[in-house]
Amino acid sequence: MPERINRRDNIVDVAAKLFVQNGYDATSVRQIADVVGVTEAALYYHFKDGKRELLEAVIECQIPDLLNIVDECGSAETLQDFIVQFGQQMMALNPKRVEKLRWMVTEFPRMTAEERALLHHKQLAFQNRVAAALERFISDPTQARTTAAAIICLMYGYGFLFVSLDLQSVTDVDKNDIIQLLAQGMAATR
Amino acid sequence: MPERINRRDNIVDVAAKLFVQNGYDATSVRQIADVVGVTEAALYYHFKDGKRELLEAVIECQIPDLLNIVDECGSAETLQDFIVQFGQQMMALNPKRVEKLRWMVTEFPRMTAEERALLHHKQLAFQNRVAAALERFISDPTQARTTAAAIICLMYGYGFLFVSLDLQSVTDVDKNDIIQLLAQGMAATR
DNA sequence: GTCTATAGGGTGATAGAC
DNA sequence: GTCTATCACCCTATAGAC
Repeated sequence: MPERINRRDNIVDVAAKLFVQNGYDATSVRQIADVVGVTEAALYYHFKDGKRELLEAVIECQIPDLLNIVDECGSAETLQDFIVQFGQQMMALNPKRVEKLRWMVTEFPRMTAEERALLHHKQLAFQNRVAAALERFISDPTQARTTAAAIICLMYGYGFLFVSLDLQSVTDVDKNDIIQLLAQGMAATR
Repeated sequence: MPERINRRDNIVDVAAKLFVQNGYDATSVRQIADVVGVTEAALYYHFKDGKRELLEAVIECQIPDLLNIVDECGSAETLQDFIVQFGQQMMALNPKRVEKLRWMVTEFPRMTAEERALLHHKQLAFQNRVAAALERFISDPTQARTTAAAIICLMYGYGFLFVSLDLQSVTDVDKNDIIQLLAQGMAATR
């Protein structure tokens, strides 16, 4: 195996950055090659199926993995505490992560069935992990799953509306207040 | 004024459909002209500034107006009832509406400052209307605003995750359960 | 592995006739 | 208002030399 396996990863990294920043259609193979510092022909050597294969590679490495966020909330001793910690972790997500999520939404219609399945699988795993963590506080598994879904929806909705659409720059609603409200509410239905 | 003011609207309608379906970059002026049934030159007569002006027109008419949803919940007599009704209205939104929202997220980075301001203005108006409706049940205005933001985030998050990303096809979490849970929780913090 | 060169086609946009 | 004709440019992709 060649010493420069890095070149392929290098290309994917650059492509990912440009795809997320400008969109798949607005990014040309030429542009990617220029940033990488090679010619288009070299790029087609690494990705025989061209731009589409490049997109596949980017999609696979761009699907966000949030599982570790759940683990960071292990110290919580009450449901309310857990939701506050979890919510703060989610809302403190690296802006890059939010960008990735936004991009997954924009490119979803272009994905193949397998790519969609991969995305669904990762998202379900995340949801299940959150539900499992909630079972420390919520005995009914179905209710734990519903609660997990509700929390995740709220967090993602906040990300899309307030971060991706930058609503946070024009409203005075405090994100910590939203988390507190949710935590109190979910804890109160127990 | 000419009898065919319709032609301009006609073009915007077609452009909107294609932009939402395939994205701005993946839609060519030629394609729009073909569907409308005119030539590109005719199109440039109506939109002197070309494709970008077309996008402006589409953005303006595509920003969703959800204000009437709030009015439909006037019969609710408790906070819990209101949230259930509101949530069901939101989740029953025409799939076309969800598509529009998805599209706004995808094209946001391409928007000018004025276009973003227009979007923010409409979204804030919606949020304020919901908060105002909530003041029937929540006396503290700040808490009403926070509650409104939380509900809206959850609904939008559901739309993006479960509808736009089609997570609803692979999970058994019931959307009515989510609404019920939220309604109980928000009502319990009173 | 990377290059040069080029094919073949789509793109946004405009000039000028009707 | 709408057309035909045309422009200059950019795109994806490939062949073949090094």
